[in-house]
Amino acid sequence: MDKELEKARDNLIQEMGRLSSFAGFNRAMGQIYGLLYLSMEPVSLTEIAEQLGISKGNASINMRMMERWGLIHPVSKKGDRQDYYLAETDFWKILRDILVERDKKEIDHILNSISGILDDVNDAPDIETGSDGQFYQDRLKRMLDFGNAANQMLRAFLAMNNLHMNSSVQAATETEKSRHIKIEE
Amino acid sequence: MDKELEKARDNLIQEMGRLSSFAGFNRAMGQIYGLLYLSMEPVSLTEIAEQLGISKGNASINMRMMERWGLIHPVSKKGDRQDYYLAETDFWKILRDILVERDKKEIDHILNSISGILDDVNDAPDIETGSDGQFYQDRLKRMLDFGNAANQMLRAFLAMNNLHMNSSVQAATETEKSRHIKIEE
DNA sequence: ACAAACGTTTTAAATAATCTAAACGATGGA
DNA sequence: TCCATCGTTTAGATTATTTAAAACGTTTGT
Repeated sequence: MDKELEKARDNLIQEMGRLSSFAGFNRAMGQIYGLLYLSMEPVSLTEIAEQLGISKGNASINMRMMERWGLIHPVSKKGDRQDYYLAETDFWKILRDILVERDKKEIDHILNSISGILDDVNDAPDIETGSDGQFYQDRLKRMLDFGNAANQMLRAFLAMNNLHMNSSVQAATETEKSRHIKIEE
Repeated sequence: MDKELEKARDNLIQEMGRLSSFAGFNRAMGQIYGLLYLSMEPVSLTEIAEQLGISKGNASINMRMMERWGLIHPVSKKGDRQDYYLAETDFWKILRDILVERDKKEIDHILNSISGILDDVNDAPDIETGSDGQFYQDRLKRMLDFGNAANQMLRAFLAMNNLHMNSSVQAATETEKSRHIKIEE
């Protein structure tokens, strides 16, 4: 491989590791993604571990995590027992999936909780103007309003994003449900 | 205090702690915020530590962190040496400040890095159609394009948000630069 | 059936994060 | 000046996280 390109790839690996770390994830995760992102061919777990200087166990755990986050896709080659991996390169899809799958549950939970707490306060017997109870009502309502507004913005973003999704991408999304993409060598 | 309200506050404290933890922060941070959010009067560090059952040292560290994140504001009462704290209740402001102060630097850094790597590849001597170099160019350009688009969306959000900011809020924002809000008791 | 080549899980050690309690320094009142 | 009362910092213990290496079970080829 070209010296310049190799250098470029190493740089990206480092930067992705940095970004991953900053975002609160494992540094190795970002590095693996960077490596796969600049690979034309699927890369095996063993190769990944070797190239990044991490153990196979470590690599394995991170691969499963990234797979769950939709950042990578396992690929099986016919006549080869090794698992190979490709990077998901549609960042909008990644973002969309994370927002939907990871954050939606927590958002719904917190909104429901706050709503429930507000209901409890509303049901309290002695709410008078200027009372503590009214203060609680006001504060909780403001929090809930913000949460609902932010949630709606997210949903609007997701809807917008779905429109941009063309059918071929949707087809690919369906295909992934079989977990392994089969390719001919 | 009312039994119902006390229960409501405890619930919010727990939920905020949960949310904080989910978002990758310290659980105590969210709990402190929940406590302050449902307090009409500023609360002292000692009180906070007592009510949440954490040490003053722990509380102190979290207060400083939250202060830096713009989640709370220190308040000094005349004739009282204790530091008191109020919650920032403008969530849009909190969100805006975090996006601007915390994430902007990292976003700029990663965009610059990728741009630099792409430049390096472009400068490489042997870029031909179908080559590895062209693959690298394509992949890096896509990543950069996504980053720039996402960045622009963030800036658009911030601009939109600034319009919604009325002058009184802006005035309050300026006031905060003196670090301590002075109130008469 | 055996051996080799896989990915995954477990284990044990290192590292980092978190928390408390105590020490500390600063401030204001007696 | 001395004492009491603050918030902060430090030190030490505890807990979580991360990691590599080894054990494990499975699969494939011989």
